Amino acid sequence: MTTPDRDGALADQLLRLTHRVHRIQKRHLHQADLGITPAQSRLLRTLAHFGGPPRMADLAERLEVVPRAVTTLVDGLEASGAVRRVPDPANRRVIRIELTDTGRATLHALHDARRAAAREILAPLTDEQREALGALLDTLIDGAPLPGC
Amino acid sequence: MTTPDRDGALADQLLRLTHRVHRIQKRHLHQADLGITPAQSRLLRTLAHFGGPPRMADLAERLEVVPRAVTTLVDGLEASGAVRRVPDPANRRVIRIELTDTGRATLHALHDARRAAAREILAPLTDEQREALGALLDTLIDGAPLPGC
DNA sequence: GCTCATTGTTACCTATACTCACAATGAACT
DNA sequence: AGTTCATTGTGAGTATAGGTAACAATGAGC
Repeated sequence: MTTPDRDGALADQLLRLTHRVHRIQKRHLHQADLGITPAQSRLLRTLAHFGGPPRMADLAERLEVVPRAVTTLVDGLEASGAVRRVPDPANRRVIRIELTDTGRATLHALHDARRAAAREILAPLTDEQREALGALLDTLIDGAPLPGC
Repeated sequence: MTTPDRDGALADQLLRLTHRVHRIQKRHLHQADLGITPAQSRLLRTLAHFGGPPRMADLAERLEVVPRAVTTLVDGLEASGAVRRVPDPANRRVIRIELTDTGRATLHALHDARRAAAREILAPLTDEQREALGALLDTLIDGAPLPGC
């Protein structure tokens, strides 16, 4: 074959990049000193992308984790005052998660930290390469099969 | 600005992809049923890329983790019979990690699992896009500042 | 000799996410 | 009505990953 195991090599690179991204994000979050963990940061970002306050189950689906994991994350964020658990009057089983004003401020600070991390990770790339990477990542993420399938 | 916070958006995508890659790899490794965790798999792959048997410290540097983390991973792999701790006669402080025959067989099986995971992750991309992604990842990984700096 | 750096490890802690079991609630059906 | 089943979130426990701090053994420089 002309390209021996191209996909396998890509997997290698992806796994390595995965580790690096995780490390760098963790360090930047720690330096930001907001008392927010990487997973909590992810939940906050996801929260901001919903129109109204989502249910726990909605967050679990969007984050591609099991609902139980969301409970823990919300516990931490609620303790920090970044989010609020609001019971849904229409269905007493569901709890909706609302961003507080504190949470919005935190989100803003996180935004800066995330951009700093991005600059560090993407340092070796030119502007054009970043555009190309962004397009590829769009395709990768949006084109992926839904979590439930 | 024409592209408002392109790097921040890229960070979002990267973090999301990171999570997905981690999930998919974990599932494929579990299905392969080799008794190997994702981090152990990463160590085995790294091991195969060294010329001779590396020291624990070499592995820690290459894996971008603290030496203590390598100890745990090698413990697990040694229990599975995939690697062997070999004392270095030239320096009685160092321990070199050797791949056993069992380990080589495991590595081969892992290779298949990794390729299956890659196919799943990369499904939305065409061949050309995969080539482009591979090139970008090369630049990203090789061009990154060394861990020690 | 003495001092200091290197090497791996023991002990402990945190973060993430998983399974399983369960209580509360709602929905569907008899 | 009631009975059964699905949904929703959570308590309890586990596994994985990685981190810090202290330490014993060893080597290197003086």
